[in-house]
Amino acid sequence: MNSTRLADFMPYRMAITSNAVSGLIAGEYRSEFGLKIPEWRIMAVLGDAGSLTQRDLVQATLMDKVAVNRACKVLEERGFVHRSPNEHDGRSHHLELTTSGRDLHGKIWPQAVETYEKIFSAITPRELEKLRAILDKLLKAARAIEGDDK
Amino acid sequence: MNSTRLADFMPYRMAITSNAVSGLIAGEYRSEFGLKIPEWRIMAVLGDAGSLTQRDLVQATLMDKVAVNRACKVLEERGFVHRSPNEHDGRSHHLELTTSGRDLHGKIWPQAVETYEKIFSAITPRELEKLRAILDKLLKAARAIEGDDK
DNA sequence: ATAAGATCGTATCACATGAAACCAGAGGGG
DNA sequence: CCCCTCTGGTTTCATGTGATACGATCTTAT
Repeated sequence: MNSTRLADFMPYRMAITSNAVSGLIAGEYRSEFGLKIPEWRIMAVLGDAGSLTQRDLVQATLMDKVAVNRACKVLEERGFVHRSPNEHDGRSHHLELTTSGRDLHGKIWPQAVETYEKIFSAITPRELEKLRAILDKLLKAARAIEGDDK
Repeated sequence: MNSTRLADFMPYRMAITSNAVSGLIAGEYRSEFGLKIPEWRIMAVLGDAGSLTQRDLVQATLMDKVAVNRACKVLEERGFVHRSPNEHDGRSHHLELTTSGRDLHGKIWPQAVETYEKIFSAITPRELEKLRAILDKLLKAARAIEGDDK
């Protein structure tokens, strides 16, 4: 019998930890602002990048285009983003934060960062850098393998 | 404007990487054995621990009890696990791998480990240890905060 | 100019998932 | 012994999500 336990299996630990961290942040802004993860991501990107089309958002967030569409729709209904026609392409629109959207973004992002810092204060800056480097390598490796058999 | 980009946000990176790794492993045994993640986890734990009740499985896997129940049901239907009455408690049953279940487990787990090793060969043993330690700290920190405001 | 094909966004469907209701049995008092 | 509560397991329901199909528009080749 293989001695490796599920609880010690690295991918499993990564998943658990990642979920705990994301869940914590997600929980805060869900309860406080009523935003779900996809919506929050859109807000984050729009607040950072200015005016984008849905297509751009798909690329930026790595989310499904359906998810992007839905998130944009509710954000629009709630008055956080504004759609304006795209003069260069009749199919798509430009999306950007409204004043109230920008306002929300101004509160929400620092809040996420604050929670993040609370958690990550458990490790040293050196460790943080190490973590970043390691995750980078793993991601590259995973993508490389994925690419192989396709 | 806050200069931190979503793509650089650590929790985001963790999620992306973790998904890439898990997804890769999940993809393999889904296409090869037709097992979904919850089912695979149950197999892994049962193969490791022997005979357990659903309640034990919930505790061991941290999965929802509904998810556990569903996974057990399909595994039973496919003949990989066997239910026997629990003499000490008429409500629950003992679950254990059948011969064919044990057989499958014998193939599936090494396969997962192999894929895991392929990915994690991208980092050194020292880095792996470092990663384990860092994740541990983060998980503890997250859990501590979670516990606070509840 | 027109037809063919690609692309963006939207709607529809089928399935996965979690919450809550539910049932049967266990565990204690009284 | 009976009642009340608790708990393991199952079912149901409401919601979320991705794959797919679709319509409109853009692009390209003829």
